[in-house]
Amino acid sequence: MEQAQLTEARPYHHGDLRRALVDAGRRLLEVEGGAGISLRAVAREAGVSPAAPYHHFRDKSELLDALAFEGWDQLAEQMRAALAEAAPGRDRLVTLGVAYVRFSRMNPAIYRVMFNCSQSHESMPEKLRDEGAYRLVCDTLVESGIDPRDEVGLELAAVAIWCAAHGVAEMVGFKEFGPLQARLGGEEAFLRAIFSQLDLFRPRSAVAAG
Amino acid sequence: MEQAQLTEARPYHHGDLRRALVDAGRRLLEVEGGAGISLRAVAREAGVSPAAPYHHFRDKSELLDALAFEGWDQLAEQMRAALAEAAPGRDRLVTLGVAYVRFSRMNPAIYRVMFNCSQSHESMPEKLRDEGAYRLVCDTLVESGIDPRDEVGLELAAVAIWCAAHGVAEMVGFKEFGPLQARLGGEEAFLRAIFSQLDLFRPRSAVAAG
DNA sequence: AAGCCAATCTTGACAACGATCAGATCAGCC
DNA sequence: GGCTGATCTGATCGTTGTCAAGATTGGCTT
Repeated sequence: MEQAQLTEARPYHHGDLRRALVDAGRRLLEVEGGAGISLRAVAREAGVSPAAPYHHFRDKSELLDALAFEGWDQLAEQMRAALAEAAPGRDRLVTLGVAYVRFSRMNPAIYRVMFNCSQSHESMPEKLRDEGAYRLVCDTLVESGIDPRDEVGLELAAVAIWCAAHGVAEMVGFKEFGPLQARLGGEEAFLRAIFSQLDLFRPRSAVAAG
Repeated sequence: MEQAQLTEARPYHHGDLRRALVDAGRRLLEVEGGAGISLRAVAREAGVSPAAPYHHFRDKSELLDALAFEGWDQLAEQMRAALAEAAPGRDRLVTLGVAYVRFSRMNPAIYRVMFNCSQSHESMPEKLRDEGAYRLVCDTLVESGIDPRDEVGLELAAVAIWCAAHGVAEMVGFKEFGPLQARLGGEEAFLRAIFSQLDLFRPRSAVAAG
């Protein structure tokens, strides 16, 4: 009844409270969902007073940023893994998209925090561009035949793909899609089908229905 | 019949408070942005006590639902208009997508409310399917050559397009895209380019860079 | 016309939240 | 051994969503 979980008797000075807060936040996001996340709840979960976090984060939003940061890491890792065990064939981009969406489906609350964070900063997380998932997409694009020296073309392609994946990630949960999903043989099949449909915008007249 | 808003000797019974609350909410969303929306603020803006809304909405979320409802209407209307003045050519789907994104760009707070509402209900708004924007997309798809009797194909296509548009809508604001956008000649050109890139998922081996 | 009902709005309250501040506590360095 | 600065607590402020109890009134019944 004293405190929550991690450490022993709290010696007033927590060893690494920042770390503990982020972990607590992640735990709460997984268990309670995005609604039950408050600075006070995180502090409670970490076993400290409601004011303690302010010595490690200026804001509530800065705490969420820290959560998002780890989320982006985790996402990139999972996408990398998916790519690693995928056949070297041609639809590796789809594999990436599916991995992206799957992450968002398995960690919906964290994913939402990640994206809200990006939106409030009006920018993609920096790390992403350097060694994260964005880089992965670019590499796979080049692999697929895009000329790496065509900067505009490459960026355009990466951005388009990212947008599509994000859109799918946020809408796949709609229950209206249940029947269609079942008819296609599960979520992965559904996702692959969706991604494969995305050439419809091409102004190339008629399109073939799957 | 009498008017609604501010600075009157309110006759205790407000005439049509529900309507006034929704209008107040929309005003606040436009002016203050999504952050400054609270049940109390809406009540304040409408000139009533903080508890008054509870006679017209069970929840705060139900008030937001009402706002979202009108938003979907407005969106459908704008998409319809865009389609009406577009050339009967082949890229009408792109026109629809651009209109969608433009709406979200010009009413970001409302758009966010609309989508949060959908997400919390885990379903698209019903109205949408019947006479709203979704219907519009389906019609345009059929127009573009999809067999209307292939239900699965049609739904898949519509869903894919919607996902893509939503993704673009939520990411276009990133400031990293500024340079690219400028280089392409403004936001509309940027959007058209993005949408035209969305065939990249097609497992058709190499792709042509724009 | 009188009277009452139920819908409407207000008042007042509650718990929870983000945020701030003065002060208690403790680690590490002189 | 004592000082300094980082860390944590407790108390507090303003705000939020929500509810219960009371005031007010339009409209139906007689």
